[in-house]
Amino acid sequence: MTLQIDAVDRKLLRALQEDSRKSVQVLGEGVGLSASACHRRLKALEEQGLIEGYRAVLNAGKLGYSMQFFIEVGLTSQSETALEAFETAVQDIPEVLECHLMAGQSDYILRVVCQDHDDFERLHRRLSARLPGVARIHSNMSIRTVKARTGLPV
Amino acid sequence: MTLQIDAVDRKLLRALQEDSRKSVQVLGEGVGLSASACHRRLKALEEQGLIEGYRAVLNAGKLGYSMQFFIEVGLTSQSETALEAFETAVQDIPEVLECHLMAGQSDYILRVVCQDHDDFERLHRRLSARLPGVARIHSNMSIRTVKARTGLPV
DNA sequence: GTTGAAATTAGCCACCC
DNA sequence: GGGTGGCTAATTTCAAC
Repeated sequence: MTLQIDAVDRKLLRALQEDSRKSVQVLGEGVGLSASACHRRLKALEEQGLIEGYRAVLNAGKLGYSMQFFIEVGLTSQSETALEAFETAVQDIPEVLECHLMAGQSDYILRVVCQDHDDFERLHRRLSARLPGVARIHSNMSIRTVKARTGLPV
Repeated sequence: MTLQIDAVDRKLLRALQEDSRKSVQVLGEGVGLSASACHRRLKALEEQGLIEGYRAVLNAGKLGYSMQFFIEVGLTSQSETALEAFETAVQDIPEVLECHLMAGQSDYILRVVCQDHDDFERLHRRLSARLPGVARIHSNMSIRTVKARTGLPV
């Protein structure tokens, strides 16, 4: 998996992370390439898997998701089966946007969004009572999002 | 800000979160709408600000970002100026993808990505030594990403 | 809300240097 | 690796329903 990305590719990736609706024409102008040359670059980046997909970014607040939490979860057992059971269960909870297996004291960190307090209580109950092998839960509420990059540093 | 979103809009938003490159034609077919009617819906969703933008999602691993951390930061002071100074400084660090002001014991939680150990050490030094008013830092490394939704539950 | 058509733009491909 | 040109398909706007 030796990927050779040059400065032009990086510029294209940066531009597409900001706005994937730019046409190959204007993308090409931004890097000093013709539309077709730029098109070939993009296809290559897609085929190499560097570009995983193109997604619409929605406004969480306007969709009613006003609360965000980082939830630390500790399991009663760190056995293979315990981890698998927890991970499978977590996939089915739509409010859980991210789940990471962690090094250190907490087994998992979850990033979740909620519409309101009731929503969070339901989620909290579901995590602590209905998920397999959960020993402890510690919820940290985000008061305000200071920074939220949508993409990676390229 | 009373937004009226019906079931058709939700379906469109769901589809666009998965793949924003679908044509208005196929999007319309998915919800039982003509292309032009579907197009009007999309424009309305954009103008309402429900759709913030369209972005390319890149593969972190293939770009060399193999490490991910959640870093808890405590400040020496929680004064207005201390928070502002920290938040301004954090904006300039590209590896910091997210920064949240938190309720509870930690003042901030940062989600950061790194290419390697050196990269992380540099970042750690920069956070603890060069950022204003930092009292303590606790880094939690993600061993594996179990779940990573790109969008919101719509 | 729909259809259909027109004008514009973008994506794509074969062929060239 | 690069560019030109042309065909096809998509977007976008519009009139009329």
